[in-house]
Amino acid sequence: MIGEETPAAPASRSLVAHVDVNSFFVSAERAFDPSLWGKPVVVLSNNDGCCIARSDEAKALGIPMGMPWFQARQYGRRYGLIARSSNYELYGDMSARVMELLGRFSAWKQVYSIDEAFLGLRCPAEQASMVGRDIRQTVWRGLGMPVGVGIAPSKTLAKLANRLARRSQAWRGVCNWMALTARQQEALLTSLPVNHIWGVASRMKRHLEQVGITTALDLREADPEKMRQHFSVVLMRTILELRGIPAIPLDPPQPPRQQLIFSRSFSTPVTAAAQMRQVMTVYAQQASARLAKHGLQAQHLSAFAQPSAYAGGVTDAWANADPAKNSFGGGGDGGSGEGGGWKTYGPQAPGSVGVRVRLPMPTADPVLLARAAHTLLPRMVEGTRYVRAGIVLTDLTPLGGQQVLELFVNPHERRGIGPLIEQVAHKYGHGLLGLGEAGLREGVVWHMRRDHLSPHYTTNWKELPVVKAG
DNA sequence: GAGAGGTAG
DNA sequence: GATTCTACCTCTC
Repeated sequence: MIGEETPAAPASRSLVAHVDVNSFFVSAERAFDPSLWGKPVVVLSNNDGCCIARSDEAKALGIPMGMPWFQARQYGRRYGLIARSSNYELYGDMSARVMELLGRFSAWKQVYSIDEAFLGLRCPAEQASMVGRDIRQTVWRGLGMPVGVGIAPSKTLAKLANRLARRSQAWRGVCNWMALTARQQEALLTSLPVNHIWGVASRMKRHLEQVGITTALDLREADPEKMRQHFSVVLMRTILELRGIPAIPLDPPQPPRQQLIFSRSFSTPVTAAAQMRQVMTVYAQQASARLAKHGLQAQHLSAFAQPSAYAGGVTDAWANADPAKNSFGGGGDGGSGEGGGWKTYGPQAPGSVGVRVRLPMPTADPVLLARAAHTLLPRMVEGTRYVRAGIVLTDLTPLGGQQVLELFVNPHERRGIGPLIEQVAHKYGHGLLGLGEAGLREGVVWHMRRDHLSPHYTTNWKELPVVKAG
């Protein structure tokens, strides 16, 4: 099937591989429960509300994305449909593992979503298919999850190729756009409705119909400049991308975030330590949530409080102040004795107080972070009216980057309290559930319904799967 | 700089 | 009885 004609474009340009895990959530569940293979499986949203991921078998039963579980469950009885509550600890961890493996194939990696990444490839177009197969095999052998790979000169075409790879068995999971003849490419683009192109959805489809564009090929042949004027630069880029001209660059590999700041001004000044304690607890939870969202852990926590700024105008100098003009003294009293003080932050309004704490281990756990933040309280000056406070997390490292021995994993982390609070907040709004005095403000404790939860195979030693040999 | 419109996953 | 939800981009005002 592969080209008796010459390839459609020169072989020397750089290529993009788009890799994604098939039915990622389901595949993550299957990786640890092989009994799920070949069966219709769905993963449910928070609170077991509706289906957010479906295996091919479940799709074949006609279960649409987002179908409420109360409707889907009848398939359970009739067709053996299996449901799993979403287990984001597991998915996040599996995702990190996939991305780590993909990183071996290119330093030029853009993690696009929990289950997708773009990789820049610098190899001759003829070799790219082999690389694609290697990627697929590596992830399968390493993690037991199937991935599809699309390879092309642009992101849009790479996504398109990935789609082809998945749709048609003939590709066996890997489609190299450059291995197709120009004629084959045109045939494929003709059969592809324009709204199946990345970045073109139903609205744009309707607009394009009015100017006679219905297929991917129609769009590719449209005049880029005219389309930019009529529609948008986004659409113009898509046209260029369809022509194999990269117009949506790969994000350059980003240096990991150095710090995460959570700070707010108060509506009314805080003077009492008890109140500040509550503020710090809430801020620690917020900061923890943000850390978790970015898959990070912190090694150091700093906490500060500022009194009302009669030293007018200094209040917002916080983030971009000159580190050399540091007005804070030594390290925090709850810290490790590492000293250091406020090296990263600059001049403050007179009366500001701060601490820096080295955490016993890199963590995103709200309980540990709150405990560390509370070391600010003894620093407060009696009678001072504080109008602003915050938490700064530094020395951030990727979550799960290194193995942590069971001895050092604190019990809150094991129970996944951080993610739980986040999920509840997500569902019912922030402030309903919290730690200690940050919680119970409404007098109601909600707990998420997760009746079909799989074990935390990779993030909880107690739930490690057991392999029996022999 | 906020808000609308659009899109992706 | 119930029905994901957020991030991000561009364009406009």
